[in-house]
Amino acid sequence: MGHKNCSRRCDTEMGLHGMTMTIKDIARMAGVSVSTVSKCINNYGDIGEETRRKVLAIMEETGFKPSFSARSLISKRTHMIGVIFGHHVNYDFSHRYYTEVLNAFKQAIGVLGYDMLLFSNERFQPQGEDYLARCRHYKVDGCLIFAANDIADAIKSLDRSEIPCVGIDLTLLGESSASVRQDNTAAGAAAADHLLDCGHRQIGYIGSRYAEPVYRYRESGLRQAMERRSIPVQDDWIVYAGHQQEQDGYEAARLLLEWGELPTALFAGSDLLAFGAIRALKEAGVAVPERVSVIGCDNIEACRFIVPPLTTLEPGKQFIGQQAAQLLHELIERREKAAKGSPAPIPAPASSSAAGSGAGAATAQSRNVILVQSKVVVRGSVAPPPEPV
Amino acid sequence: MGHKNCSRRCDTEMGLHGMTMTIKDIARMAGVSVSTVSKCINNYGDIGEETRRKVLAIMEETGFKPSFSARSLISKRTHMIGVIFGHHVNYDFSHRYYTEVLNAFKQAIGVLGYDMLLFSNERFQPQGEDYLARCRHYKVDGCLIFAANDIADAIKSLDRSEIPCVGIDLTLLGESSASVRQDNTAAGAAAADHLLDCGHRQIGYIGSRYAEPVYRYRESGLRQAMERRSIPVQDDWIVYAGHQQEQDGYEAARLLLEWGELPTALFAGSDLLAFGAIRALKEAGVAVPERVSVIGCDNIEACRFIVPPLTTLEPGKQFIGQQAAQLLHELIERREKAAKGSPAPIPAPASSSAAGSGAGAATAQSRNVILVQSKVVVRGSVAPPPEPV
DNA sequence: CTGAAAGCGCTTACAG
DNA sequence: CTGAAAGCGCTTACAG
Repeated sequence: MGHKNCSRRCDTEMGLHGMTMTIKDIARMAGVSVSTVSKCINNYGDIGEETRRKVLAIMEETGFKPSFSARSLISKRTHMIGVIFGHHVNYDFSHRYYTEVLNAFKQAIGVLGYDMLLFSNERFQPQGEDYLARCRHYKVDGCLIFAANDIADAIKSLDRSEIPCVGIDLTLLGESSASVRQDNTAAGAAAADHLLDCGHRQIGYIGSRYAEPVYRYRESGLRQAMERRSIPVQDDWIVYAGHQQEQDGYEAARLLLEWGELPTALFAGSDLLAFGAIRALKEAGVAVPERVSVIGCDNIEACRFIVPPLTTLEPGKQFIGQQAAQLLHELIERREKAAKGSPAPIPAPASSSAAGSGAGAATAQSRNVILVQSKVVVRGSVAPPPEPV
Repeated sequence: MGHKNCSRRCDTEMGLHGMTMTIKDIARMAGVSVSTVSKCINNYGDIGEETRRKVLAIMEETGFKPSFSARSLISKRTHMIGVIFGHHVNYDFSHRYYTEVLNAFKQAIGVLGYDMLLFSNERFQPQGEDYLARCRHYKVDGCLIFAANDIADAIKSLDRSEIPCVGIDLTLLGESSASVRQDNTAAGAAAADHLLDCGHRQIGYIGSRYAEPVYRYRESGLRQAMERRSIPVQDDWIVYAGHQQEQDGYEAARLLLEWGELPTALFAGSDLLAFGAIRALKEAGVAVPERVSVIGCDNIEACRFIVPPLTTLEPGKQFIGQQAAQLLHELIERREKAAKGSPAPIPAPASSSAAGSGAGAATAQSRNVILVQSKVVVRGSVAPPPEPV
């Protein structure tokens, strides 16, 4: 009862404080002009110590925050980052990979002082997406773009614009764009090296015929690694699944099984494919990893729960998200400076920060692309080959 | 080459059009006043058909969109929904459950014409979160709040405010708040009923001692279902894991195994616990589902990949997200009308829309809470009990 | 049916 | 060091 009263009282107070307070109120309370308050908010140097302290104190007490709309209307900065999934507004972002990258990005970009705008509004230009228009409408400071199967025009114009953009697993070409991506070739090589280091010489690969070039790069990494050690690649052990689901991995492994002679180790282009392959092998009475070792790629959650737990490659999602945040921030700052400073300084490369140890060390790349390295996660699905080769 | 030139030309055009265009430009181009343009934009009725057509055409051509900041500065509406994960800005949102709910929400709220703002900025009031302040700063139309272990003050003041809020698996008490949640008791009952329908009479439960009340509700649902059929609950078959990871499920099942007599079926309070339990059972030579059936809860992705594939409960994530969007929209509209219409109409209950068949049918509940029902997903881990009871 | 004017809540030269 | 004034790009009574 008394409790209820209290909560009601609080409501009213909040109403008085939070709802209508403007810079004008603060000015009145502090006995100064609005200009002065504004300067305090924006850390202008030429304010008397006394005055500044008083104003700041009042802002603190009242919990005053300058209106976002008013502020960004004038300053042209919003400290908002537009987030785009694929080329379509409602492209699904429930893939764990994206989710984790986004999470790391959120954390890192938050520390840098930004909030994130997820475009979902379908009433904004119903006839065909145009992300550039959306970005300009909101005046986002920059944009994070996740890979889409086809990079539609929706993104092309944004990429070409003056708005800083960072693509994830997606190469952008604009002057103010950059990207962060998995080094799939290196991942393939790392998988192969792990297998080779375990003593395997007869290594197979399960890719996917499906649109994803990812699988081609991983295969090519595998080939390179084997070539480097002069181990021949047996092409009969390279099979392609129709799609990229567990069932496709199963069917691909069936092909291998029918073929007869099995390799001692199998690199599956993705964890899902690996799951299917393991199922097929076990069903056929082939022991994993005793007879055939299997290594996957992506490190999805389920790897830990299947039997045997899947050895796989962690693409460094954390690191990708962090790098993307860093890179985007740099692009934004660069643009900011260009706008204020000299008219048009020769655009310097955005970032060549490598660093980061272990899962996710980066390789600074040509122009504005950071390649992130995968790292082997050792679990139970890889063992030495059954007998000395 | 010619291509490059073209792209540069486009840039320039975009620059001319998109960058600086304002309502004033449109007015000039159409030969009318800015007021008139504004009225066209906002669908005012009293505009000549001729004029409207001309203005609209020009806006279409130029791709003009009124500035978000300017517009919301005055209209007090942003068509932005603030999204809050837990009580802490950087609470992790990579749990698949949340991710899927959020995805469904995104889709539904997008159709209703909103974009989403993910709060990540850590520089906004570094000393202690205050989501109400953030919401007011941005003037979001409403808020979506995901469950937090503790509903900190950060959210309390927002809940009490006039800003429409919808909580997911989280009860809010404010006048303009509502929530959508899994019916965990019903889920427990559904799991039990499925087992009972399969002929099981000896049913165990693995819960978690961990803070989550979720497990208590699920247990209580189980007990109710059994009581309804007058099947006695054997308390020795009810065990509690320390936490909620796979390993905890494993250890809980070990306890059961040591105890001696096994039930013929086991309901695990979560899929992860179920995975661990299955591992322990198989390790001990107990066949799943031949000797002991196992049913989980949550329907995470990995259920499909373990052996045997896990029969579990799908909490209706899609439906939860959709309902939340609908509910939030209604709350926003209601507030809008209240602001324009009569001073303070008696607040009507937000929504009592039940409907939706199968996974996720809703039960309209007391005041402003929608309870969403789970649905059994049949896979391979449940079979009839080994011998006639 | 149309437009001039005030104002939303801020920032930023510019005087003093 | 401080403040009056113009203006960011819109919307909304209010005249005509």
